Amino acid sequence: MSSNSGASLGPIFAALGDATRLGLLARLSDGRARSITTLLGDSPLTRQAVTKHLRVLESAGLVRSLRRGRERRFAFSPERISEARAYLDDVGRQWEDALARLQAFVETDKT
Amino acid sequence: MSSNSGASLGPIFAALGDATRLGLLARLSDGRARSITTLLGDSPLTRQAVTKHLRVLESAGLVRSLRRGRERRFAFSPERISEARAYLDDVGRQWEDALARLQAFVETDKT
DNA sequence: GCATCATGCAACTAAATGGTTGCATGATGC
DNA sequence: GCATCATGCAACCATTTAGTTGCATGATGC
Repeated sequence: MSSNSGASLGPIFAALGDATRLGLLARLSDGRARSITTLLGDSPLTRQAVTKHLRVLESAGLVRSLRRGRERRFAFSPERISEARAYLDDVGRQWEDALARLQAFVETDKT
Repeated sequence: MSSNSGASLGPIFAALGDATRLGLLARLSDGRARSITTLLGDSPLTRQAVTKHLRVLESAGLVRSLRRGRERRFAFSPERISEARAYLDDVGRQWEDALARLQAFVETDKT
């Protein structure tokens, strides 16, 4: 397997499982670090709500933050995304292998 | 973009965001269909709990089920997994592009 | 026909989640 | 120094989620 068998991935996927957070991640994936109020933008949410979402992303390791003067800037962090990607690749590959075996079986059987 | 910009992926990731469900998916990714009690196995959970998890997976489209006599057999369904994978690939690629641009900038600047 | 097996449905509980509001605090800029 | 801006913290609320228990029902096998 390219990754651990999925243990500990729960929190990562859970963090991705919210539209607001997916949106934040999408904006941050351009590599630029942004402050909370910047990320708030024109969203209908409160600053506190956005803050909470950012904390969820951060504790899932999808984002990193550091204080810069009076503001805290959040930046995308790619490692965990790769883990999630690796897991999905594994599952997909397992599936394709199973399909291939089934295919082979059918072919053989068709003699 | 290879996929829609992430809208509607929330439910998929949310379904993946639970260790029990990840385990069920992993077992089902070998392509074989299994009944609820089979999937229950020696898990410490109740049959009803597992049933609920399976329903979550099903309504996220990650799994399909059909009644076979007195039992309902659940089977892996790969399409949605691919969507999720495509999204993560997009995010990853965006990040790498950003890195590349930054790299280019630094190189240029170093004249 | 009858015991049994696999499932479905409903009601209920405890905890987590997503959101709000109000107030406190530390930097910034003039 | 002082107004202001960006954030943090805490309490609170409503909804969802993960899980349970108990009972009902439809197939299966002999």
